[in-house]
Amino acid sequence: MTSAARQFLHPENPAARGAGESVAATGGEAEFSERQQEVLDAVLKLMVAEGDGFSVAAVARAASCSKETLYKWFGDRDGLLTATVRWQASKVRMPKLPSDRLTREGLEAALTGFAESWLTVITSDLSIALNRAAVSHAGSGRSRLGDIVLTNGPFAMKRRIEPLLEAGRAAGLLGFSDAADAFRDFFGLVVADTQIRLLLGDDSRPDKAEIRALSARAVTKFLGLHGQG
Amino acid sequence: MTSAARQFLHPENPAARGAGESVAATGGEAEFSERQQEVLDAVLKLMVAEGDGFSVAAVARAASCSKETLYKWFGDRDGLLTATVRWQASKVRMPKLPSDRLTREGLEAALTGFAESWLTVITSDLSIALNRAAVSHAGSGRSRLGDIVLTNGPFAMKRRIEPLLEAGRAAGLLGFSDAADAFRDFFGLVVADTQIRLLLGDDSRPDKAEIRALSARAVTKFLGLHGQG
DNA sequence: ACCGAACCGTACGGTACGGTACGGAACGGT
DNA sequence: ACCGTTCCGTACCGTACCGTACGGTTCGGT
Repeated sequence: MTSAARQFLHPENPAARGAGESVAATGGEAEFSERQQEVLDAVLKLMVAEGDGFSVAAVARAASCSKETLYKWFGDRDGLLTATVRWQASKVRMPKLPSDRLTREGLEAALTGFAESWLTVITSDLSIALNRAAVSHAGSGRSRLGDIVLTNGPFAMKRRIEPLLEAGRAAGLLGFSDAADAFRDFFGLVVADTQIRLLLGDDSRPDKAEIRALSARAVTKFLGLHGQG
Repeated sequence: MTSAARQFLHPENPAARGAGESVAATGGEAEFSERQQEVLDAVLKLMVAEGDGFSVAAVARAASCSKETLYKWFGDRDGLLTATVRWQASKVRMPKLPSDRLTREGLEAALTGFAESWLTVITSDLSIALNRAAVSHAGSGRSRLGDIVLTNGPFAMKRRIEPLLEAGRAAGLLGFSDAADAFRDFFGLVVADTQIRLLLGDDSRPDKAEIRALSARAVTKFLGLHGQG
């Protein structure tokens, strides 16, 4: 039936990790072959559609490949999920920091950019599905999905934001004493209850305009708390 | 073997809902018989221990009852989970509002009480397990667990807090324009990334002292944003 | 003392899924 | 033209679990 789109041009790719060691290698590019990325894309679509309750057979069907190949490439079902999450995480990019001298307007714009980017990510169907799967797996302790999402989610955001906050403090624009505390406030003001509500099934997804408004308000309040001058 | 603790004093109890209609009846007390509550307690323990991946047979084993009884009482596995979550939600109580004239200190104390109570709840093993299950089920759309947790979680908190915020505004202590917006700030400053981190498996659970400190800081910042006078 | 109801323990059927094995087809290399 | 490799499609097996059925036991009621 669906024998239209097949390709046979993939050199052997040792992508199947032993499910241990160096889980969060975010820097590794070209980690999966073209065909493997097609498979992972199919997994992502399935996760969005039915949230990690899909069978390996469904993946094989959706990706037009055989189960045996899936097991050969990814080891087992967890390996497939882990690879999917790692690959997706590697695609998320944060906005650039302003490298020149920080002005109040530049800082505000950078923070707003971060806020909008972050809200856009966490309110996407894809992120919701991945976070749900990660939360679920973190409960059953059956894989390290939670660690991966944690590393590439909140922790990555923190690592990206804190240099900006420090730069703002160095430029005399911010007056916090503890960067971790300031980050906590920023996260809270930006995300608030949006993420947990969406994860719990609330269907009030903010659109682009609302995200812009929420981000602007959050940054204004953050600067009200920690701004100087 | 374990024939020690058995009781036979439960009048027939029509607790098995048809999985529809009026899911979030938070006010209904005496909804489950004594023995049924023992069963639900066993379910809670299992959820904390292995997070919703347990079998009905495991529940029967843990509660020293038969699977047939479980199905008779709760309909199916989802009914059992739903009953468990509803019952647990009915046990959560929020601190009382100060009913007399609001002072700045009284408002601050009440907000801090809410914050501490909320942080204590959401960082408990039980709440983490329930939220994980609810998030997981919200993804697969296989039950209304998400709705129940949403109703008895963030939404309940909002309903309880907003009158306090309004009272604070009426007393000239708060100056927000939109109560929903003020609640969002309060939630964000109090919870921040704590809940999502715990749900994802981060093991940095704040103890009582840290919760007190976090709450005090959050309320101070909230009053810094929205306080007047 | 007898009956019926509720319940426990266990065993059973059906099913869904994870993981494996096998045959065959489409390539690249020589 | 032949071979080895890679992969697809499918059939297969073992297991786990949901939901149900059955026999035996402990009650309250009369």
